[in-house]
Amino acid sequence: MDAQVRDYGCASFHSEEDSSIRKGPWTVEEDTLLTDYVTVHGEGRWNTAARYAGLKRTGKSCRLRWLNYLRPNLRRGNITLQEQLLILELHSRWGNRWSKIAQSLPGRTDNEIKNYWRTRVQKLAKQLKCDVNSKEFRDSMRHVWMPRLIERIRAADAGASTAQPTTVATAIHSDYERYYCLPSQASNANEPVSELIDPILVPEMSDESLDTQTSDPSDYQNNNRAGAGGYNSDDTQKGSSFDPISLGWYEMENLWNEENIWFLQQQLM
DNA sequence: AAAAAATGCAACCGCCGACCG
DNA sequence: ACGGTCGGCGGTTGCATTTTT
Repeated sequence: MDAQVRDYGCASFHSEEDSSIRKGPWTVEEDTLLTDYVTVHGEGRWNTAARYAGLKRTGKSCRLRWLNYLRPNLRRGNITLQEQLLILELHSRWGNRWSKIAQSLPGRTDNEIKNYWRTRVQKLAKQLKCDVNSKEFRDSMRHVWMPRLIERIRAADAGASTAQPTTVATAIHSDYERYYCLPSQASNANEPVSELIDPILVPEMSDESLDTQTSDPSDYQNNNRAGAGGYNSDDTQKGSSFDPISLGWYEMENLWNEENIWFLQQQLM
């Protein structure tokens, strides 16, 4: 941060005017004031922005509003399959470092990704009655959820375009086939790899409960409402219904090379 | 149709490290 | 060296909306 940023000339501004600091939802007028100010003066200097834009907000509040809602090129709407895949993979690498993960998802904010994780992923862990940080859950993500996402991306590609089939999904899937020694005709979307996984799927981990890629918000809601079922904590402890190690699936690690992640990112651009 | 429950997301909070005088 | 302030980050909360009962 440069010296200019810190040249406020009124260090006690907040403490003197705390009583008039606004909180809660932003109004259209406030949004306009902040947008106009940032358009002219650029990002940063948030306390100065709050003052000179005539906003009775803290600098932190202004920064958050700008970064999470007002700034241009923000991506709105449902998290796509590719984005879900990236989030799952990057979270497995970096944990709850949301801002770092967000850097790999153009137009998405750390807040959005964090909310996605909490509402979808943690809820699934809860349904499965296992800790979101447990080995069981992480394995199920890596070896069940993520391959199914890849499969769905690939299926969507196949349906969307026959002219340019070589996308990240197929690229990743070719690795998948190689490592799992799957039939080469797996490029046929009518023969989903997920069938090979289904026997170890717990009932509530169906596509319907995992997938968020629907255009209809009501579908999105409904997809969230798969009931809790057979994958109870006893099963988890016994390891009888899910054991990727014994199934020899640990080669999966090789699937997540930098190239495939780069492909995913490019597709999101 | 109405009440209750669940959901999703915007916004706030508290902590931390960087920077400055 | 030290205290004050800021921006950035992850965690949490509040509430409007949606869905279920």
